[in-house]
Amino acid sequence: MEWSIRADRPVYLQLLEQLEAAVASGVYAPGERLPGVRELAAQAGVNPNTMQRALAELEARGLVRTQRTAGRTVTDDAQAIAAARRALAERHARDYLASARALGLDDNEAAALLAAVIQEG
Amino acid sequence: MEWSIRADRPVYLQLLEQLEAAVASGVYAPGERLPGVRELAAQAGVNPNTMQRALAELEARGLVRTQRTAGRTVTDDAQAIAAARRALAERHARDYLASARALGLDDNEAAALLAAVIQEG
DNA sequence: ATTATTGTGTTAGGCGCTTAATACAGTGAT
DNA sequence: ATCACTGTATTAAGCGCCTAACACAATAAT
Repeated sequence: MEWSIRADRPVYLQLLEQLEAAVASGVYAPGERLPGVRELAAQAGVNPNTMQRALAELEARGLVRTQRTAGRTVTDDAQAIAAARRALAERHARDYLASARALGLDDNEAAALLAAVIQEG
Repeated sequence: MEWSIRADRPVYLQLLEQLEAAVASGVYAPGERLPGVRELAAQAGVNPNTMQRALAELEARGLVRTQRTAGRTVTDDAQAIAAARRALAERHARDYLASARALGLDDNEAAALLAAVIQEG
């Protein structure tokens, strides 16, 4: 998978979010084995400790399970993954709406702006 | 104005964003004087130094100007404010779209989800 | 003239994040 | 049995953010 790390936020949180999105969107299928900590860290260009921290958080959210010496696998619970995907998407939608309102846009304008952005690109 | 500070991101960036939104949305009108650094810091519950840093960044963006000992005022350039508002709103829309796509939603689903969230509340 | 308020600068200290460099125990494959 | 790989833990160092506690020059108000 592809990684994108910025300097304006804690790296481990960005890793966590991108891992969540990857699992939720099926980049790693239910039951599939994840690459190891060192491999993922190398991909993302971060320290293994930092990736480890993100993975531990991801596990706390129930999206992956760990077999001590046999690596991590995405949970088999497809329903849990679907629920997480819905929850994440909804949260992003709410965040966008809140941002638009903070700028003084009403809901129609927020929807219209999104439509315009979709049209363009 | 109201402030909302979380612990998972640099405070001065959150202050900057909320100040930007306040000016862009007209909470502080063009030409209007802003509260002082200490006053704003007290409102937001942060250290004056941190608020100072955010205000300096805000000034770098051209939204406010400083008269050394007479406080800060919002720029008179209503066009610049309107442009900033548009740019910020568009950026949030693009961010939402990117997040939705990362979760595997297509553009129609992203728009529909936003509509649904608007419906609810 | 004095006083209060303005933006600004400085120093110190604490805390969390990140990296680097190891180390260890358990497991699967050879 | 040996070896490579797994997740996990530890220690040290560096850096940025944030707070605290000041200080100073310039201006407006009294």
